[in-house]
Amino acid sequence: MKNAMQLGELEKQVLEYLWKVDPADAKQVHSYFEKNRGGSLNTIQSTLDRLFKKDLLGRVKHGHAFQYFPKVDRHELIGQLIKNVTNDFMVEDENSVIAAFSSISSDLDEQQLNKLEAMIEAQRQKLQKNSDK
Amino acid sequence: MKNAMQLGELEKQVLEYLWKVDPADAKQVHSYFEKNRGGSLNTIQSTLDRLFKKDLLGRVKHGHAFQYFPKVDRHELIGQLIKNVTNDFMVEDENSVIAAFSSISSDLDEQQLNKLEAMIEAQRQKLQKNSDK
DNA sequence: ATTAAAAACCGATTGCCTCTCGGTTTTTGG
DNA sequence: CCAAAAACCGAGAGGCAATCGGTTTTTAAT
Repeated sequence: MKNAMQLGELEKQVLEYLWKVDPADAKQVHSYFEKNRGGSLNTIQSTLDRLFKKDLLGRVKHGHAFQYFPKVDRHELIGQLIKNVTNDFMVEDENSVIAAFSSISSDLDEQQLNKLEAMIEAQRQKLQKNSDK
Repeated sequence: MKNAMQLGELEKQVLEYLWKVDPADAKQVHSYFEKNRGGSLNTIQSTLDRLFKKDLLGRVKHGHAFQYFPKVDRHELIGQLIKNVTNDFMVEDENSVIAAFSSISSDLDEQQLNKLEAMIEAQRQKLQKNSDK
């Protein structure tokens, strides 16, 4: 997965689709998008190709066509994108990601805070386990 | 601050500069960037203007020139950028902050987890206070 | 008020990227 | 070997940042 990579609207939608329907070939993807947004098969193919070149999709030939499948899961990708945007604003001795959470935190309600705390605890457990070995 | 806004390289650097030197006019900004990266005063001016139109900078006339100053702080901006990238990949029943966290949690160490927890606690206090009145 | 200088503003160009799709080449199964 | 299917190539349109020359507006000094 490349650094500082942009994703167009169609690319995002195709990724979403492939996270649900995995794997799929160009024809399948096209027929899915055709009804709602139109566009030719070729458009879908070059979009798949762009995602493939960005290393977000893999593909294997299967019969006539390539089967495309995601090479990253949703959270991985989100994480990478977050790092891309935050890294540009990193300065010495500051963890911008953590800092950024503080600006987002004001949107969170009690339930979300609980959830976040549970995840923190889970991550602690993981760290604990790793230090054991 | 607009949604889904892109920031060019120079724009980011100008923002960084203005977070340090606040306020500054185009000439100042230009003389700062001139030694390292070159570029004309006009380039700086249109960059400042772009940031102004994006509502990331404010400005007031002061003598000859506009004084530009940040309208958002670093954390706010980073938070907004994170929301922008995560919102595109939201699914039903998932909160973008939670998704963001789960995607980067594996990079966090004990200390950072502590910081996050403190931040959560602070947010709880705030919620508590608001429900009092 | 006049005017020269300074800055803002305008508009054009370049470069990069996504989206789009027609046309050509390659691959594949019968 | 051949027809069909898919991949591949290339070009055009549209959007946005960066760049900068040239014109208009603003400002301060006389």
